[in-house]
Amino acid sequence: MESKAPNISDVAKLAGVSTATVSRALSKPETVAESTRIAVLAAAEETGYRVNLSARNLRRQRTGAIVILVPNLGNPFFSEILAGIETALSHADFNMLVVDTRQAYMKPQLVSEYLHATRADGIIALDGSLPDAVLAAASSGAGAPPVIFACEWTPHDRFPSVRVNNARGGEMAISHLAGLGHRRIGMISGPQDNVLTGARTRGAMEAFAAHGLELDPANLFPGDFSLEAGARAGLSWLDLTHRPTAVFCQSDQMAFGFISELARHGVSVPGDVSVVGFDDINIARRFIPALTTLRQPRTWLGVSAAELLISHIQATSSLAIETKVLEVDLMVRDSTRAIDA
Amino acid sequence: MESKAPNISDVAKLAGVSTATVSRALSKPETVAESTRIAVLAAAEETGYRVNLSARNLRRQRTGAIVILVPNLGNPFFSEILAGIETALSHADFNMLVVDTRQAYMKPQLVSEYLHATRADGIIALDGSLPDAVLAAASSGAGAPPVIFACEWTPHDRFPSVRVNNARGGEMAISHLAGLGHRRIGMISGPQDNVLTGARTRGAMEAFAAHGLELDPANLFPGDFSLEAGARAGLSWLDLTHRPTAVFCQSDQMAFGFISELARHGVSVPGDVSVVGFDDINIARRFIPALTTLRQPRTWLGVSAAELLISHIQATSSLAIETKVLEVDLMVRDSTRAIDA
DNA sequence: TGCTGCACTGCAATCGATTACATAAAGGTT
DNA sequence: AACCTTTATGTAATCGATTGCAGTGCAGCA
Repeated sequence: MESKAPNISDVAKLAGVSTATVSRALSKPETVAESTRIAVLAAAEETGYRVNLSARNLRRQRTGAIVILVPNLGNPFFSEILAGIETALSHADFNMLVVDTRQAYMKPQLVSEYLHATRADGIIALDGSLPDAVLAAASSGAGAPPVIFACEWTPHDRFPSVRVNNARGGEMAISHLAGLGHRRIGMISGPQDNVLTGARTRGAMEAFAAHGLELDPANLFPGDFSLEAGARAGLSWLDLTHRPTAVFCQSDQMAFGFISELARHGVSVPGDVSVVGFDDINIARRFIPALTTLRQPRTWLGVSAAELLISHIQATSSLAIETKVLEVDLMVRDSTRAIDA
Repeated sequence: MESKAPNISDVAKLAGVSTATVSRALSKPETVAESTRIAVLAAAEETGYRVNLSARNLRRQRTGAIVILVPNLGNPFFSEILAGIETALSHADFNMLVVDTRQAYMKPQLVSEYLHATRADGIIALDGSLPDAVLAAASSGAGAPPVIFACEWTPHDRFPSVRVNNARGGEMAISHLAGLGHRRIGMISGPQDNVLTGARTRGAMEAFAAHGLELDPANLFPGDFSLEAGARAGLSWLDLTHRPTAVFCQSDQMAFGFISELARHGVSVPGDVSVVGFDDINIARRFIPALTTLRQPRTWLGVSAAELLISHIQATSSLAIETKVLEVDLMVRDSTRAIDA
């Protein structure tokens, strides 16, 4: 009963051919005679043969796997991106190996372990703040698999990446609010040194300037993209004497936290303050009020990153460091309102 | 520059020992003399040697990877479970290979491909509705890696599983509402043949009976756990002449869809109708109103499933089919209210 | 001196599939 | 009939690490 798994020579024996022929019949069917092909397939079927991937990968000098470095797997923002990546990878016959870098920070050499070619044929990093040592290892040519950044990226653009136009998003958020007549506009930012925070803030600042407005430092609330940060910002907002009439939250989660905290204190959105988010996560259009926000094409980000990576893997010579920028869409819903209304 | 990756014999040569010694120095350091160990480690360091996993796995007859079958990666409900799984797996030096079964349904033989030992040392299925053919393959002893179900499970409990006490959850939801004085209680169910739907409904029914109540078929709204299903149920609710004063939604997403749709029509929760959800996803406590719901310990579900799987993998003989049931917690928040209030 | 035992280390087989190269058979050409 | 192609298949090397078995050398002991 517990006979061991059949291998290629079991099939060869049963079909009365050599292992070479079996291998060819299965992976390049057009190179063997029709009659042998049929015999081999029948034998494979009968024995229940499955190719051993370790052996194949060893011989072919590849792994068939792509590692995805995710800063925090528990964050639902990433799930749709992962879904996009998975779609594209599975079409190209790659497996998706997911690693939470927050975990791995415990043992940082573990992350750099993944950057070596024996584990993966390529890497997609969703985490822009990987330690320098790790990145250095990744760019040190010899035997290191290609790395693509998605959503986030590294300073100096040392790697190819796929991202949305974050600056433009920041700009659109502020312009939308300014267009509704808001003059005192606040902002909840992302984590301090994060590249997304930088880009969104830069865009927002340009829009402030373009509309002849200024961002009062008192109205800039530090955040980290989380629900809790949004709630904290809500409390800060309540404490202000000159409260902004509108707030741009650099993530939807923070917008929810912010609105929810205000609601607990009897402040209504958009009645008392307008709110714009960023991301357009699934629930945004069902939140109460439905959230005005900047939509990131998350599935598409994932698909693009995976396709870009695959093209790098299949390229014979090393490709240029390309940056692919997708546009964001302003989804106007119910959380923003003209100041006079 | 583009020299190929160093292998074990490069290290052996540099250290002046055999490949066997290098292998031992790296994986069983206590079996080699201290001086050799130091020499080998130095040589490994100098060459930048990394063990080739395909080769190691081929020789050791394992893959070092666990496949996770997820019904819909895009659904954020799973992200926290995945995070839990990842934690436990990485501690045990396993990689997590994530597969979306919705994708793979396009080519169902592809799913069964994963159930063979050459790809993974074990499998965690979050999808209870895998095709029978696939499951048959998985249970057919020879060479098939162990399978654990998490959250969902299969009819007849053919596999070990980790889940929450769904029936008890359904019971608690209805009892909570009945305890608040509600007599006409509705329910939005999950997908028709889903095991979770079955268990939650059964528990709910028992609670109905225990409180001397009945579930009017008109108040049973079919759903599928999604936001949209909840919204559709909202529209159905609005159409009723005898509207239930409380509704138990078998997922938080449906609760959000339901509440949101009602809000658009000027109906307030909990003012006009009380709502209980199921899952306690992150945003539940920040929704407006904060959602009363049954908390599933999602991280813990993931961790437990991974640990159970690992114990099966490491077991020399096959273990019993164990079912681990975790308890749910009723989180009372603002979406439910006593009928008289 | 000779023997036993222990601690290390090396040799070489092994895991299973792929593929360069060799060979064989069949068909085509002049 | 001699020779060249083409097509199909087999032989055997190869990918890189692991590990059973067989030394080798040295210490301890009689």
